[in-house]
Amino acid sequence: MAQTARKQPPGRIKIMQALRLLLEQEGFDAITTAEIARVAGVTEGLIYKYFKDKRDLLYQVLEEMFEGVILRIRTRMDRETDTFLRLYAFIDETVLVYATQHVFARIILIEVRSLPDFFTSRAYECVRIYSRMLQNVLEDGISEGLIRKDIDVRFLRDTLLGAIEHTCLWGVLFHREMDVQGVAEQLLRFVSEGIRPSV
Amino acid sequence: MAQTARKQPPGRIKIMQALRLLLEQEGFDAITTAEIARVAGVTEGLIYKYFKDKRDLLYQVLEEMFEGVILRIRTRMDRETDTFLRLYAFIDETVLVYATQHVFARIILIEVRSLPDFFTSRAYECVRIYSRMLQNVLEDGISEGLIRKDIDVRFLRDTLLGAIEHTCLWGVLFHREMDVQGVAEQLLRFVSEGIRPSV
Amino acid sequence: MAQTARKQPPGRIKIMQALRLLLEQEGFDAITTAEIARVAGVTEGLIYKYFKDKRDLLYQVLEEMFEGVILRIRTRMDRETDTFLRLYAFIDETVLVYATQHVFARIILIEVRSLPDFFTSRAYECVRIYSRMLQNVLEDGISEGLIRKDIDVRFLRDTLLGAIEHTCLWGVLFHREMDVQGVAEQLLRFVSEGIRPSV
Amino acid sequence: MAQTARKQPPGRIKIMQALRLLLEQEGFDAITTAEIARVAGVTEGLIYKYFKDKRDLLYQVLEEMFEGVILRIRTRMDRETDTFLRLYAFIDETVLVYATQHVFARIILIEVRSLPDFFTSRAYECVRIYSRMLQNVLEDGISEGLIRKDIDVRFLRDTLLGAIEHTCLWGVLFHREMDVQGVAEQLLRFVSEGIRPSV
DNA sequence: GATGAATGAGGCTTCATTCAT
DNA sequence: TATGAATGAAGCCTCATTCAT
Repeated sequence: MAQTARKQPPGRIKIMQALRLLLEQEGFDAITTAEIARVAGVTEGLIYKYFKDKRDLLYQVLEEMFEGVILRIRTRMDRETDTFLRLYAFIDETVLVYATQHVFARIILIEVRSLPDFFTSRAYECVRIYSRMLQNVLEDGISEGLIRKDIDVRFLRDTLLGAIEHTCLWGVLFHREMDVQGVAEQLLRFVSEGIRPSV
Repeated sequence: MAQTARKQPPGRIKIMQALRLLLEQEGFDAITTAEIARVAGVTEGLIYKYFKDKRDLLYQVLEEMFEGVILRIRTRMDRETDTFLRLYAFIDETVLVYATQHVFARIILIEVRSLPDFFTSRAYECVRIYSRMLQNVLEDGISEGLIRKDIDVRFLRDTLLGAIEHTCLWGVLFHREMDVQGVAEQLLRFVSEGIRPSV
Repeated sequence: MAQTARKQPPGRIKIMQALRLLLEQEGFDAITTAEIARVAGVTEGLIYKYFKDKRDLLYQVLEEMFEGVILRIRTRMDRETDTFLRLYAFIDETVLVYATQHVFARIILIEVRSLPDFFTSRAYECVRIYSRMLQNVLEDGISEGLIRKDIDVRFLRDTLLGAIEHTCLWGVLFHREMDVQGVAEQLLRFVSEGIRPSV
Repeated sequence: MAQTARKQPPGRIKIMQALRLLLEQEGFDAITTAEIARVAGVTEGLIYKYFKDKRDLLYQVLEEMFEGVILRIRTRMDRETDTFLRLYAFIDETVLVYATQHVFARIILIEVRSLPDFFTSRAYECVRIYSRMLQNVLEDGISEGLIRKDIDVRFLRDTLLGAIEHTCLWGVLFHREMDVQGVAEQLLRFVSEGIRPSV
């Protein structure tokens, strides 16, 4: 993540900005390299100086976005000490991100799923870091006795992530407004009532 | 709807069948006219004898599918007289269609949304007919006093359609199996408890 | 080989002729698809209607040439009954081909050697047929007692082919004139004196 | 030849070394300037500080190699005083060079032949010097009465060079091992028996 | 002496579409 | 009713080369 800070050539920055901009208007497939170059104000060839191919560019844009998302979530979680509040923070901030950053949401929830090399890209590392953050909270909850021990923590994590994504997908697909707080609270309640150890 | 009955030239039929077949394997964008012609066993040129362009072909295939769907739902509803059972029939049959006819579901829920001229196509007429069927039931419910009057019936209709689609979208996107009856019952309960006039 | 006779679309023919023409002036790598299309008087796209890619086009041109070459050699050989004369005919005609058909010679002796998929192409089949013709003569010679039995016939065949190619390569590379009869006689003498069974 | 001694900037040296290295693995056409710069550990731009273009770089690398070759041959010849032994030394050392220095051999025997400006490059000067060395020996032989006077010395020289190259080309093209001494002796015998004045 | 950013022409290939027969 | 030939615009990508700093 440190390399984001390094100084980058202007052309590279302009290209990534151009793609980000275009992704707000069309799907990745519909965007051409010529369009990217035109919007960036550079030549098409320059794209291939900085990126292996068009998909690599997408992954790097995605990675940059994801780093921001992770930072946001982490910052938000660090303000809480109580494990359940930290869990809520994770969910709420994630939903907020999906609700406000449509481009990011659409890419991560839809576009990359059909790109086979995504799972070997550096952007996918972010997915793993992100998912690890949730797992850590859940493990804390288990060791504190707040969450029942008889469920595999990774199953719990994946179910939770699935529920969040599921709930947000609709808004993402059709640009619907989402009641962020409502969704987050509902999710937490559902989850917490289902996973607390039975007294 | 009438033209389904009309006798159709064999080439036209083969082309539509070919597209239907291919849609089971790939998204519409990924299918080429060459592929369609090859699978249909005709030449590419013939496609343009019967269809304005590639999208027009999709719309006609979709229309045909949709006519079948509407027929199914109508038949099912006609077996019930009680308004709430008719409503349930509508929901249940729709979910069943989404669960079993993946191609139809994917096209109607996802693919056509990005095609600008869809909403002026004849296939879109089917959407309106379908949506009108639901509206009719709801209006019946209102006039029978089963459904509260203080909600706009079109708002009700759209919310309901949205809820159904929302619930099915996930399974469609990632080829997950769906618990049809469970989903339908849940939906009806949610809906009915939320919309019945307060006693 | 029969398919050469089938009627072919004019565009296809023009494209193959264009490549043949261009190969007389430049190496295959230096020839662009745009050039081919321009010379053929068709659009670039048409090339890919008839050929998988640029290399496939080369292989088909080569195949056609090779079929002519094989026919020539076969015809010439069929005029002789004596095995040694048939061997001489093979060598002499091959040298003659290399000496007169520069394009064919350069492709087969040089260009295709660096193309990895050549050996799985149909053009390579011609190489095998051609090489089989020589092997047959040699086997006849062995069974007639004219050629010693203690040398593996395939080794003999490959050595002989290597000698021919070796001897012709120079002329091919630098467009030198070749003393066809001299070369062929020299080769046959060398070969026959080395391979006749010692009395 | 003097510039070999001159002190050269490190970047220039690294670039030439890089190309030499890469030529061991691929043909000149297949090598990109980006590759050269990467292997040299410099930027692409620097190449154009020291070399007019990519071909100029090749010629300078070739020139340097050729100077080494000429030096080797000259040193070897200077050890002999007898004209025929000097001639043998020239042939033997040349064959040895072709057999051991594949890169040099491939460039000089094949690659440069298709580059039109080679014959006006300084590298071509080396060819002339090298060829002059042979001519000198032959002239010595003639004036000593060892070689018949009735053949034009330049024709003799070119035939001889052609024979050597011809004999080595095969090994160079297909990376075959060469029996250096055998080849050299054979060549000398063939030549000497053909060119000695008839007694 | 060297870098780093950027260019631009051109490469091969794909694909929906048209039209004469 | 159907074919078969051909188009042309556009797609992604490569590479030698230039120039300000």
